[in-house]
Formats: sequence, C-alpha cells, structure tokens
Amino acid sequence: MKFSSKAEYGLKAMVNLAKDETRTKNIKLIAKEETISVKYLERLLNDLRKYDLVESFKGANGGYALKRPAKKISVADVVIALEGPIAPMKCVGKTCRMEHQCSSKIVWQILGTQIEKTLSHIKLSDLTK
Amino acid sequence: MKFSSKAEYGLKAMVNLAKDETRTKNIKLIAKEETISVKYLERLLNDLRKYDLVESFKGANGGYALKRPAKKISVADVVIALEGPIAPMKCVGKTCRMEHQCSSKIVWQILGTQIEKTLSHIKLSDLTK
DNA sequence: TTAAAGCATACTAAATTAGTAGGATATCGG
DNA sequence: CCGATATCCTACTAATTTAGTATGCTTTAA
Repeated sequence: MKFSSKAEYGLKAMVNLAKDETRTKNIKLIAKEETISVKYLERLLNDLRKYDLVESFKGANGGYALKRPAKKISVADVVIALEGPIAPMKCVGKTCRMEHQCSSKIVWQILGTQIEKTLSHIKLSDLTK
Repeated sequence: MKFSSKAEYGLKAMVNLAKDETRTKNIKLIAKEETISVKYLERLLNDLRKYDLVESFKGANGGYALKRPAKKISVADVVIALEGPIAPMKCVGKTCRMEHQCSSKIVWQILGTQIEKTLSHIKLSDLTK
C-alpha cells in the first residue's frame, strides 16, 4: 500500500508554492528546489491545473501560483488531482458481481473514507513551517 | 493508492477459514470458493503461515486453519503479513537525507498510523456474517 | 518579433505485481 | 511400508503500473 511519487512530488511542489502564495514561480525553479525532474513536474502541475488547484501564466515571467489560499487546499485535493479518487482496492467505487458474497469490500470502503477524511483535514498552510 | 490483490485475496481466504474456525480446509477448496488461482493462493497462505496467522497440516486430509481465534486476528495483521509494514510512502520508516527540509513526510506518517489503527480494529470475526 | 515560459502527445525504461511451472517434502490411511 | 494427497520451495514469465524522457507546438510579456 503506497501512494505514488506523483503524490509526493506534487505535494512538495504545492507546499513550495504555498510558502510564497502571492508570487508566481516557474517550473524550473520549483523543480530545482525540490529536486524533481523538470519535465515530470511539468506534467504534474498540468494535472493540478486541470483540477483548478493552481493557475498558470504563459510567456516571459510566467509560472504557477496557487489558485486558492493555502488554507483552503487540502492534501486530499492534491492527491486526488494526481492519482484519482481515493479507493484503496480496485473494487471500491465500482459494482462487483461477487458483491453479494464478498466479505471484504466493506473494509476497503471504511478505510477509503477514513483516509480521505484524514487527508482533508491537513491543509497546505499546515505544512509551510 | 491501492492495496494489492494479495491483500484482497489473502483477506478473503482468511475470512473463509474464519467461517468454520474449527476445521482445516485445503487450498483447492478455498481457491474454488473464493475464485483465486490455486498456485497463487498457495503462496499467500505460506506467507500467512510464516506470520503465524494460520497453521498448516500436510498429508492426506491436511489443509489450513486459523492459528488464533478469528476474534484475535485483525485485517491489519493479514495485510502486514502479505504486504509488509503499512507505510503509505517510500520515505516512511526510513531516514531520508532531505528530511530536514521535507514538508510532507509528517503527512504520510500520520496517515500510516491512522490506517493501521483503522485496520487493527476490524477483526476477522467482524467479517464472517 | 523573439525569447521565455507553459501545453500536449507519444514514447521508453524501470519497477512492481500477478500469476505459472515443476518438482521436493511430509504424512495420513490402508 | 506404499502411495495418494497435500503442503512447501524456488525460479521463471507475463502483465500492468509508474516514472521519466523526447520533441515540438502555442501563448504572451517585454
């Protein structure tokens, strides 16, 4: 059971942006500060943008900035943007033909809810110190 | 973020055994009832045995049985036996040279603890109905 | 009008997970 | 004691997912 490094890198980048909320910052700089491949980070930020968590500005002096205050962006938001819905087992969120005799789906459902709750309570602003 | 099907299959097999705690049951039968590949399940049960969660009996009329009462085996026990320690990110449980400047390790530590707690509270006996 | 930046797509490499194969070993029942 | 039955062990292969790269296009501030 692991989150991917997408989530790890993405979260680091988001916290990086949260540390100076008012400025836009370009990919190269974030990548350097957080030791992430520029090209890979480019894609992650793209996903985060599509999820409306960051805003991008093209052209010279462009870059990225948080779209909402760091207080209003949770770790769950970031993880979901990058990895999709939190579902700790394939079957969660789908209907399964074995369902009527499946003893364990309930476990993964409870757990998924629990994880999402935990991650929703942690905001980027809690991680900037 | 997903648990592997090892955890899923293993849990199903364990709940299957828990449904008739007093009997030993052979792999083929469990595999058939839970629609799992016999050979794969063989390996999973082996891991569970090494973790002292099941007991095995060789020879004719052999098979597997829970080593402890279903009330005293948690989902966390099963998952850890099959997947190793619950650590939702690579860095958890290790020391990392970026640690002094890492904003996010704490997140994965909190979450790991939380997940383990949740899964420890669910016992096999809760899943046999 | 040009250089700096993001945007988009497709590809490749690495790692992990899932599953298979084949035989060795142990043991119960007759 | 023999043989059928069942677990145990190691190694291999296939599939899937994750991580990372390459190339070029588009937008825009200076």
